[in-house]
Amino acid sequence: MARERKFSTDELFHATKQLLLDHGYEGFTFSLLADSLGISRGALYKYYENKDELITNYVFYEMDQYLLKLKQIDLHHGFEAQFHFLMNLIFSYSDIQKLIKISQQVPNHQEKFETIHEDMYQYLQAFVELGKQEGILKSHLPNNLILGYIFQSIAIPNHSGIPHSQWVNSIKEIICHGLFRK
Amino acid sequence: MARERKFSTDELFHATKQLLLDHGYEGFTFSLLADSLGISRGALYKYYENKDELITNYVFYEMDQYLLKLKQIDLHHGFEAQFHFLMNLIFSYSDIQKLIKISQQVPNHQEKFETIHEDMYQYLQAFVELGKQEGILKSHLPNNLILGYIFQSIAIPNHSGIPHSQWVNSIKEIICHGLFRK
DNA sequence: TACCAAAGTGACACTTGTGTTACTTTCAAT
DNA sequence: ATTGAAAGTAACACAAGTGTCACTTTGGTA
Repeated sequence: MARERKFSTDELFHATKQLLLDHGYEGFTFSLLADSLGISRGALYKYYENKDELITNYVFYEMDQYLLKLKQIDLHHGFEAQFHFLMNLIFSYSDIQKLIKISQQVPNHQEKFETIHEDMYQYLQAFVELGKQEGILKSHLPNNLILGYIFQSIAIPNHSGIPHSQWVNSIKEIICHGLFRK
Repeated sequence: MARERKFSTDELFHATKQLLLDHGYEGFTFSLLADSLGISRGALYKYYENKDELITNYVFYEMDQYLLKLKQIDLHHGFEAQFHFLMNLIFSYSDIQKLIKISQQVPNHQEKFETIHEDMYQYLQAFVELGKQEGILKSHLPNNLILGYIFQSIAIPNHSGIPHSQWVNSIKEIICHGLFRK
């Protein structure tokens, strides 16, 4: 081989994540990233042609990890159990949703990202169908609306500082049974 | 006076809106805006010190307009009527929510924006309280969660191209009564 | 231990955005 | 018609990001 690398891919991705979340797509630069890793900017070009390629690679990696976690939904039996697993997963990895939003600003890569997103939704069709078959989910609602609705719930701003577990439980309740009394 | 202006404030704000929605905060530049208005970049500095001041001014203007619309909620009597008015308003002016998100990236103006946002939520407290008093809304849910939940619903992505009215009606139903059958 | 390929550096030329300023243009009031 | 104040322009100096390349450093291998 040759000399040892000053930074691992893990460190690179971790710094990329922080900078993307803090500065957004346009605010993310190789200068910031190099500083954050304690290397020179030029070194980054040894591994990625430009920031778009890096971001694409990184977010694909994150989504792969996420998809792996998601597939553990099959370890749970019955819709109710799967639903609670999914909700906990979404709230545990809320950063991923933000990163996906940010990565959608990368030019000329919309197609790939849409594909992945569709894949994720595709994978969860079985989950929704199970809910409908078990007579738990309202069968006249479009599957993609149901999934979009569930995933969007992570983005509700908790300005009042309500404790996490109470917050999640309230949201679960509203998703299942609505804001209105019976 | 002096010579006639080449562009009205309305035109300026309209172009600002389009560019903000298309390019986001970091991607919005005076160069783009000047081109879009057919004037020189320097002219813009006659009216605003920099893009942050312009964006702040513009978004305040939009939020004022929005708040005026919002206050028409009092023309409707009973919670049910007010709820449907609010939902229709939110879905008619969905751009505003996006603009508010974008404007939150303006540095050193977080305080003001948070203030306005809180004002809006403050104004709608009466609406939520009415729903609770009428026994329609679940009284144990925090008011801010209810409002955040309602406003967030605009952001659910309609990738499948479901017709607008059907989309809105489905979301209303879920918000009120949840995804689950009774 | 000498080599060499990978890792890393830093400077260069380029592009784009910023804020300022001296200048020109326009038009309404005198 | 003159004029002056507001509107607009264009060029300047500056800052920050980009991509490249010749160069140096490093460490395992022959």
